[in-house]
Amino acid sequence: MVRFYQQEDKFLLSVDCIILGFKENAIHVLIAKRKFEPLKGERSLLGGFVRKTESLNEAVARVVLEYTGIENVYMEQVGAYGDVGRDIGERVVSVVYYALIDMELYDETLEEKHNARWMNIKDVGTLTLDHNQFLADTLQLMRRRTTTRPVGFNLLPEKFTLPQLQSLYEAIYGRPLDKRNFRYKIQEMDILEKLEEKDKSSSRKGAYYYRFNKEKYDRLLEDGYYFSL
Amino acid sequence: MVRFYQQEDKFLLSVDCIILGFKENAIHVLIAKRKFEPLKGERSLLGGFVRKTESLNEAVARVVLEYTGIENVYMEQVGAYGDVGRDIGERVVSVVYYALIDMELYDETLEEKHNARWMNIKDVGTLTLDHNQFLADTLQLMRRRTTTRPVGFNLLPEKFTLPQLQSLYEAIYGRPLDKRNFRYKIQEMDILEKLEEKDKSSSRKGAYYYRFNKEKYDRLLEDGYYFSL
DNA sequence: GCAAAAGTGTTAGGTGTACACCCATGA
DNA sequence: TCATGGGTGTACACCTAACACTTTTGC
Repeated sequence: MVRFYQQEDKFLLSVDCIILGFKENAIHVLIAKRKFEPLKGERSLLGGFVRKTESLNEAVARVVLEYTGIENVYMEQVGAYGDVGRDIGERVVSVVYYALIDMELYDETLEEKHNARWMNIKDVGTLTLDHNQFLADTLQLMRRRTTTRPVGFNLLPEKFTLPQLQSLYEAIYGRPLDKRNFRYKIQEMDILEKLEEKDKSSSRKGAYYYRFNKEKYDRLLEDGYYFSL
Repeated sequence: MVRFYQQEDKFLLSVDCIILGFKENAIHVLIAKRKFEPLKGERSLLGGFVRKTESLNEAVARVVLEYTGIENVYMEQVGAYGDVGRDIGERVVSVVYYALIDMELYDETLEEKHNARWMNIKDVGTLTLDHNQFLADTLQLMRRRTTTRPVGFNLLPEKFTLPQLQSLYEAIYGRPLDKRNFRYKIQEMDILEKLEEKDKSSSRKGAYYYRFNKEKYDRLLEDGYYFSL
């Protein structure tokens, strides 16, 4: 490859990934304890350095796979953070992404391996460097996205019940939602398929399982449709 | 500074800035013809390489000042673009920003110096590399931002008339707006100061000048208020 | 006096929100 | 039979969107 820009400065590039899941009616985030210097022992989001041979998206996918065992997850870029002194080790520019995963697919053997824990986003406390900023910006973006696009489904198993879905959105918004209004809107969107099967784990009556219908959703998007919950 | 990450790959980092202005009832963008290899002669957004000593924000501010002569402009990050082959010269990761400027402050002597032209966003045509993608993503983000936050004012002079403001928003949305509804909403927001003076350049009757009141706006934001036009 | 742009209120329809009872089932 | 969570419809308030005429002034 021809090199035209040789005299310019070069930078370390990391991708930091905010891996979000849903359990016990709350959004959880995967947090690690740093196992290496600098800042060994501090709590940190999961990241890695970008390699010459991969795009940013590929780097994030690699990191997510490494720490969760899951592929093909929903991801979105939050932004690039490049203040001069933001990493104390050396100058590093971080590109932050968040990922929404179905926690049922999470490979729990990786908890030990990477010294990682799922924490309720309300209990995260202080993280290393500017990672609290990353998390705050992510949650703001994720809330906006989940209110205008049906991406929240990525946090649920393939089959889920309406009470589950509602409790997810209540966790995202941080406030209770009216059951009838919620179901009315969901139904109106017409992107769910009702299954025969019921989930009886949380009530005697049982709640019907639903499945997200991606084809209908894609058709709506083509028509420029935006939903809001 | 201690160096912990020496074995990792390093990257060229550029900031590409989409400099937007408003004239002749249309949004315009500052476009340059590349004066150097590779891709000499192709039309391009304005950018520069990030230096070790500056943050991303500082790099953009430097680029904007260099190409427009203006400081303290409204800027927002669009995102980082890092596909492996996106720059043909060498691998470069670009962080894209847009800036909203008051074209009355633009230093026109810089047009010659940098071989730059203001183009109506409808007439931009094909740009070099992935710059059309940058522009498309920017316009989408800018539209969303201007509908939820009163940042459109940054495209107007300090004093402006309501017909001007309406024509700005019509350009942003790409559709005509109802005059009475528009004025009603603006008034309801209560963030404009009416001045005594009239602008008589576009009608015999003359339109009153207004000024944006930042204090009132900041107070609204503190209350968690979101406006929409 | 007339052309040309600025300025000004009301109404109907649609959207969001609040609200209470019956149902199915396992223990 | 009863306790528990699942499922269902309506009425009102608010917001959005459509709409036409008067005012000012330079020529």
